[in-house]
Amino acid sequence: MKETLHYLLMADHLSFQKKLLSSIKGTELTPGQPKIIDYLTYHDGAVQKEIADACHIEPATITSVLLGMEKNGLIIRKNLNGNRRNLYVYLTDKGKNASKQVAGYFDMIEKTALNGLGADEKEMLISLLTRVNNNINTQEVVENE
Amino acid sequence: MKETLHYLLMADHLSFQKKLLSSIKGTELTPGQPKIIDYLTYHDGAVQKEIADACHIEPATITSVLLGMEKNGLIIRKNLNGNRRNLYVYLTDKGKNASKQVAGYFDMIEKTALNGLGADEKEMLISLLTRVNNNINTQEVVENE
DNA sequence: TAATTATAATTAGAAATCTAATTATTAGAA
DNA sequence: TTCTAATAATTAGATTTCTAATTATAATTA
Repeated sequence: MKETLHYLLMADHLSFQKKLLSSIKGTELTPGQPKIIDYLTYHDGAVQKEIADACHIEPATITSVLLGMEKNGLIIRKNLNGNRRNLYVYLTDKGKNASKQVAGYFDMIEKTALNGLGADEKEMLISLLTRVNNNINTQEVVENE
Repeated sequence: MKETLHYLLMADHLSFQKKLLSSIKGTELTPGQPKIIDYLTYHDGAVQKEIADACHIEPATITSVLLGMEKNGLIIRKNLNGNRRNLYVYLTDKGKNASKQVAGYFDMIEKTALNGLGADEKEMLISLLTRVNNNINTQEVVENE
């Protein structure tokens, strides 16, 4: 069981997440915020729906986390071009500072995680995980024969 | 960013999890239960603390999920050998039925996820994920240089 | 143009999760 | 043996997350 893909994906992801959460202990960030900040770092001005998809959480969840981030001054949200349905999300200066911190934490843990892997092995791992991701997201799950 | 390890681990894990949750829709299982059932399938009679560690969740969380599972007749918990601190957890017959179902779902999604990968590639992926897991769990995260 | 359909965001309510503190019990040290 | 330290489980309270339903708006179709 320890050798199944799903067990390892869970173990790796949650262990990584746990390291990240202990990293942000000193900051005023809450557990749900780093991944959103990470996404906004590279996609400032994204619409809420887009952030939800990228972070693999539901729109309802984004609403509540962004509300907290807005209250805390990390982001601002605004309508654009007379479109009153989409809300575009931007990091404030405070949010950008947090973004730099968060990026540093992610990098450190990533390095730790990949320690001892050669460049070819890293590449292989990323490639295989990408293929798995495509498989899960594009294929129908079929009943066992 | 889409190519970072942590992003792929999150994407793979959460996409897998989402498939699993849609699989258990028809059952009366709640989202927190399958991974515990999966663990008990191979470790019936485990102590709560052990289950928590294996499932990468906190003891407090286990307490609340197991309470629900016990109420629903999926497990029983008992003290053994006069030790009144440890609680040993066992699947009931109902729990064992659920276990068979859950194992089937995990297998199906696992197959879907690994579609198109050769035996050597699967082996490589498992091996790399295991090394990453060891790295995260055994090494200290170091400040960036 | 008007009606229908689709989409984005939110709300409400529940489950899963966390941390910190507490309780009970066991193990180890003086 | 008694006191102290460590451990397992629980409780309390907060955050994150979900689904389902709702609201508001935009896009499409008749």
